[in-house]
Order: sequence, then C-alpha cells, then structure tokens
Amino acid sequence: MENTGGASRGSQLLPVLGQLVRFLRQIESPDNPSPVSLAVLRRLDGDGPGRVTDLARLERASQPGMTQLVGRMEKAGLVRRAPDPADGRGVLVEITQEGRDVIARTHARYVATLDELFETLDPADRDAIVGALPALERLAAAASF
Amino acid sequence: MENTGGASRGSQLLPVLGQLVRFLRQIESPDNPSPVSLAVLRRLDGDGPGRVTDLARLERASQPGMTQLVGRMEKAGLVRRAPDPADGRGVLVEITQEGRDVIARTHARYVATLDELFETLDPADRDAIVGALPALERLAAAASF
DNA sequence: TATTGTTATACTCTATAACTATA
DNA sequence: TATAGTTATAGAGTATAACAATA
Repeated sequence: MENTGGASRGSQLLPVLGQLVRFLRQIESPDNPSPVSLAVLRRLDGDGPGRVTDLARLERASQPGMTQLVGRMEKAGLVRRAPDPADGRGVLVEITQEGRDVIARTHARYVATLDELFETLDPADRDAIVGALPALERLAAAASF
Repeated sequence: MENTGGASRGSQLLPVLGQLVRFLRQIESPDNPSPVSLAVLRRLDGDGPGRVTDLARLERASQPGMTQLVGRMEKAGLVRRAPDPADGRGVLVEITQEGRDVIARTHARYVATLDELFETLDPADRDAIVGALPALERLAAAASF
C-alpha cells in the first residue's frame, strides 16, 4: 500500500502518542518524580554511576541544572554522590535502593494503567497491537541516541 | 494466545511510549509551547472559546493556575480574552491566528520527526505499525476523558 | 450564598553567568 | 588554559489561600 494522498504515518501516530501520554501523566502519587528525574534514575540504574557532566549531556540539560537536580535527588535519598577516584574534579552519582524503589513503583503504576486500558479493547485490537509491538520497539530504538 | 507467564501488554508498550516521547520532547524551537499550553490551544482551536474555569477543569489545572497560564498566553499573542456576554463574572478565552500558527508549526515538527523515524524502518515493520494504527487509535480513545 | 476570576505568595524546576578547584 | 562542578540569580510554571465582583 502506497501512501499517496493519505496522511503520513507520523501524523497518524502522533495523536495516539499524545493521548496516551496525557493519560499516563495524570496519574497522581506521593512519589511522582519529574520526567527528567525519572530518566536520570533509569540511566543510573541501567548504566551504573555517572558524572554530572555526562548526565547533563545525555539528558539534554545544563550542567548547573543537573547539579541542582542531583542535589534535590540526593536530599530525597534517591541518589548519593561520591568523589571520582579517577579525577579530583569529578563527582560520581550513584542510585540508591530508594531510587530503585521509586523507579519500580512508578513503572508499576504506569504499567497497571496501560494494562487496564488494554482490557477495554476487543481481542482483535489487542492482537493487532501485540503483533505490532516488535515493530514499535524498533521504531523506539531508532529514536534512541 | 493467552498472556500466561509473558510480560503484560502495558509493560511492553510503556518503554516504546517513553522513548518516542523523549525523542519528540527534545525538538528545539523558538516556539516550544509547554504541554499544557499546547493542550489548551488545541482545545480552544477545536471547541471554540472557553471559560477559565472550564479550561482549568478540563486540563486538570487549578483555576488560578489557568488564569496565569492564559495571562502568559495572551501576552504571547496566542489567545485573547473577552467578557462573557452571558455571565458578567465570566471570561471567554479565544485562540488567535498566531495561536493556530503555533499549533500548526509544533504539529508539523512532531510529524516530520516521526516520519523521518518511520523511514528508517523495514517495510514489514512499517506495515505492521500501519496495520495496528486503528487499534492504537481505539486504545488512545479509551484513554480519553 | 455560591460561583468566577484575580491577586498574593511560595515552591519546584531549569536556565545563564560567575566562581572555585583540579587537570 | 581547559574542564568539572557549584553558587548566584532569574524566570516559567503551578499550587493554595485570600480577595473582589457578579449571580
């Protein structure tokens, strides 16, 4: 099937993404880490301790902004700081168990919300989405950087 | 196919959503309306002028917060205020042409970014996603409120 | 009295500029 | 000199509480 005259794939997928994200964003909880905070936690959890400058670059934040975010996260017990043994100027930021717990709780809330949404669909629609998941995962992977 | 032992649909879809949203969020532009600001603009564009209280309720914001957001948007030329002829206490917020232009430019940037992403996929993956779009749209519709 | 909207105030988040310490 | 990080300062965004105007 060609795309002649029809809406582009992006223009069809965009409202779907927007609606689902708005739906997830409205989940309320005492935890509720900010999007960037959650992204930093996930990165530290997956890649191990990291330096402020690297976290700032990877999350597209300024260096002072990352210093401040890490400071708030440290105050909240989600990360700890340690001097970088390899560089006296550097600081290594490491996730704590509480930080991992926050990731897990947040993830669980989002998953439960999406799962409830799936239950409202016809089996045929569920199958269609499940069948497209590998392709969607590759689409998301192409968006990695 | 049952879901015995496998990851739930939500847990599979969540990282896809997260990755795509992070990818879109990093688009830089002088425009760059905040998510809530964009949502308000879209609502005013679609439903016509609305009152502050209604916008606040629909966007899950406080009434003073919406007053302030509308104030910033008015200052930026994206909306205008007018007294509600039907209620002397009320204010009708209306989108301006510049507001519509901001919606269009933002939408175009997001769509172009997603379209570029699609072009990196195999045709089979594109077909799988296109085939699942109606189901995904119904999933998103189920998330409406 | 209840509702609509605003103002006052405070807190979170993030940015740029200036600074300190180390390489 | 260049780099890593922090501190100082300011602005956007949002909340609750108190207020003014209208229903």
